[in-house]
Formats: sequence, structure tokens, C-alpha cells
Amino acid sequence: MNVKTAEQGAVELSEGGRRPEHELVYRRLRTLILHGELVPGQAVTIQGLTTDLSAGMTPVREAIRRLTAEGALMAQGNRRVSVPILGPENLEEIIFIREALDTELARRAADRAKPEDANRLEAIDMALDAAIRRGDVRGYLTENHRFHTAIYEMAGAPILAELAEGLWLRFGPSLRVVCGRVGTQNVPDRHKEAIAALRAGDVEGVAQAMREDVVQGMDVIRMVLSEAISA
Amino acid sequence: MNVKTAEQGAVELSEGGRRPEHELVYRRLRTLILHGELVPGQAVTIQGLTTDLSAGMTPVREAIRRLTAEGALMAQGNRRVSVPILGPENLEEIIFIREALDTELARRAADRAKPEDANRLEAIDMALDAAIRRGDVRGYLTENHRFHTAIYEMAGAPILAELAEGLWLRFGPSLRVVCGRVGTQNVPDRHKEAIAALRAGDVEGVAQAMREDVVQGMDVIRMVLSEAISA
DNA sequence: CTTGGCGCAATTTGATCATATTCTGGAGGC
DNA sequence: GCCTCCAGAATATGATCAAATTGCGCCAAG
Repeated sequence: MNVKTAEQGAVELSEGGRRPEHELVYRRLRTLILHGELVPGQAVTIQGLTTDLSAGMTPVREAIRRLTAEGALMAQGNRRVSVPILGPENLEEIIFIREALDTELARRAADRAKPEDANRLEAIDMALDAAIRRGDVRGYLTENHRFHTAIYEMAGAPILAELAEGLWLRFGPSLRVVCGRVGTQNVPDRHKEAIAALRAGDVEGVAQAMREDVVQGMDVIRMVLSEAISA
Repeated sequence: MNVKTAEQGAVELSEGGRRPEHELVYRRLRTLILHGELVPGQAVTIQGLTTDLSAGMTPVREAIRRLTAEGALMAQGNRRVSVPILGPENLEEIIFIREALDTELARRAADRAKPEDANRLEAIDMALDAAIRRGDVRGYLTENHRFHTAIYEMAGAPILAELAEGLWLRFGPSLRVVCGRVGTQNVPDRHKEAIAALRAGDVEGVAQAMREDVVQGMDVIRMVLSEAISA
């Protein structure tokens, strides 16, 4: 009678193959936000998601609560939820804390890095460059995020990594808007410098490269957003 | 026929008098964690809370998800949720980021402070001292948290404040354990210095006072936790 | 006669609950 | 000692209730 349990054991891949529905909904919604598929200010309705993602109400509700707690969504008070609009003040706060977090995470990652890690980062960065060359905004956003996430994981600091990841959710939607406006060509990064410093065993060099990467990248967002307001 | 709408208008006090159930459950559970009523490692079950708080399943579920996203609770993978146990490495991460956050928030708060703000802080600090004198652990935790939260609100930096608040949820349970072990007498603070600097208009003085407050306070936790392990 | 504002009602959406289903952990038998 | 079965708990669904916004129609003013 319990035929299903048999096949489940086989499907069990990597770790925890069987994910609860609310987890899946959460991840899908999360990547939607991260890749800027949801525009800042856009309303997020439960019933809309139940039909769009063809999921039940409860999983969708829980995913929305979770993302709201992470700052990826904003409760408007009157039971409505929407994608937050990032003002210059908010962005300035994010820049401050990202500078501290990403720098420290890079420092710790460099300190614990194994030789193969530099290769992994380089592979991601090459995919990133390829996406830039072909003007693939979606691919750019994905790979750029993967690059930073890889460093977070290398750092072995789960709480700091979680905080840093959470910040990406806050500026994700705006980042997409920026890319739509200035393209992917003109967004500078310090990935090559970071990888070189990592190979040289220069811990502080990696930390400083990532600091500059963050500050410069966020600065582009700041400028585009401020001229979007004046326009 | 619409008698209900009339009375609702009257009940509307301050802002948003009508709170949804899941919000209330969230707040109650949150203060339980913040004041250390829940021991690190303790299991948190949905059905347990539905009976304890006499609430429905759905609101409890959402509150738990929210607090899990904030790091106040930990999903164990196998559908279980518990209060996280803070290891030395985790605590060290929290100390690092709190030092950056609380210092910056204090700096911004001092920069925007009005004279009455110093009085508000002093009132809280006096209540705190009173709680210490009478050995009231619960009161100590409440007032100490209120002191810092007041500064966060003064800073006018909602995102940084939210992040800082979230960290309290992570070390709240352990803080209670520490107080139960060393009492409230021996936990130093720099509140008086911060208030004095605030009155003097010394922005950097306030920032440094709060930095020392955080570092010293967290150091007590670190020491107690490490000797709890060796014991 | 047109237009702007106001209020009511209809519809859409959110919140909650009761219930069915699925899964985990452990007890007991082989 | 391992496997099977069971109890308890979590997940997920759909229905029901409540609330908020939207849109329509009416009235009054220009």
C-alpha cells in the first residue's frame, strides 16, 4: 500500500530532496525579486500568486511573510504587501552596512580559501563576463549574485552571510531597474582584482577589492536612482 | 444593517487599533524570545503554541515563519523548529556586526537628537538601575532593550535599526541565561556616559560610549557561554 | 449642460478556521 | 539489531468570514 515511500527514497538527491511546498514557493518568489522580475512599488497579492505559481494559499502566505520579515517585501499596513521602493536614504543605509559586511566576509573567505576556490570564482566571473558581452541582463544579475554568494559561503560565517544575502533582496529590484537604464556594460566590478589577490594569498587585498566592488556598484545604483527622481 | 462599521470607527485608537491575529501572536512570541522565556535549544511546536496562546494554527504558523526568517528561531530541517543555541563562533559574528551597527546608529541618533531625547533615555536608564538594584532580571532585560531601541528609533535609519533589532532576537535567549548565572549587578554598561555625551553635543562621544557598551556587554555573554561549555 | 465631489455598494483580497493528507520518530515485534 | 507499523505533529486545501478598495450613480455647483 505504501508504494510512494519507495520512489521517494530514490528521488532523494543531494540533501533533503523532498522540500515542502512553502519552501519552493519561497525560493521562486525570492529569485523573482532578486532578479528584478518584480518592479519596485508593484503590489504582491496572495491570490495573484496562488494562480500564477499554481500553489495553495497557505504556502504562498508563508512565503510572503518570510520575505516580508527579510525586508524583501513591505507590509503597507492595510493588509497589502508590495515590493519596497528604495529611496536615496534607504540606499545609503544599505551601502553603509554592505561595505562593512562584504568587506569582512571577503576577509574571512580569503583567510579560509583553498586553491580550488579561486578557480570556482573565476569560472563564475567568466560566465558573468560572457553575459555582459551578450547583453544578457538576467544572466548578469544571476552570475554577479552567484559570485558574491560564493564568497559568503567560503567565509564560514553563517549569520553574517545571512545578513548580507538579505540585503541583496532589498536592492535587487532596483538593480534590475538600473541595468535596464544603463545596460550591463557600464557597471564596474573588482572581481578580477579580488581573484588575483586571493591567488596571491593577500587577504587584505581581497577585502579591499570587494569593498571597492560594493561601493562602486552601489554608487551606480545611487546615481541612477537620484537622476530617476529628478527626471 | 451595518451596525458594526459604526463601532469600529470609535475603537480606532492611535494608529491601526485593529491588529491581525498573526501580528499579535508574532509580538507575543517575539517578547518571549527577547526576554529569554524560551531556553536555547527548546523545541517550539505549532500545536503547543496554539494551546498556550490559545490562537489558531494559521496565525501561529505565520509567526513562527517570520521569526525563523529573522533568525530568532531555527528550522531543523525535519519539520521541527527550535530556539537556536548560540555557539562561540556565532556570538563572535554577532559582536562584530553589532559593533558596527550600534555605533553607527548611536552616531546618527546623536546627530539628530533633540534635548528631550536625552531626558527620555535618562528615564529609561533610571528604570534600568532600579531593576538592577532590586535584582529584577525581567525588568533589567526589558529596560536595557528599551534603551537601545530608543536610540535606534532616534537614528532615523529604518533599515539599520531593523537589522540591529534582529540581532537582539538572536542573543536574547542566551542573555537571559547569562543573567541567571552572573546576576544583573555585574553587567557593565556605558549608558551614563552616552547620555552625558549626548547632552554635551559630543556626537563621537555618544558613538564611542555605545561601542564600548556593546563590546563589553557582549563580552560578558561570551565569557559566560565559554565557561558554560568547559564546565 | 457639463463637471466635480461624495457616499454607497459590489467586488476583490486578506484572515482565519476546520479538516484531510503526509511525514517523522519511535515502539514493538521478528 | 533491523524492519514494520503506529501515533502524533506538520503541511496543505478549500471554505468562510471580514475588510478595503474600486467603481458607479447621484447630487450640487459652475
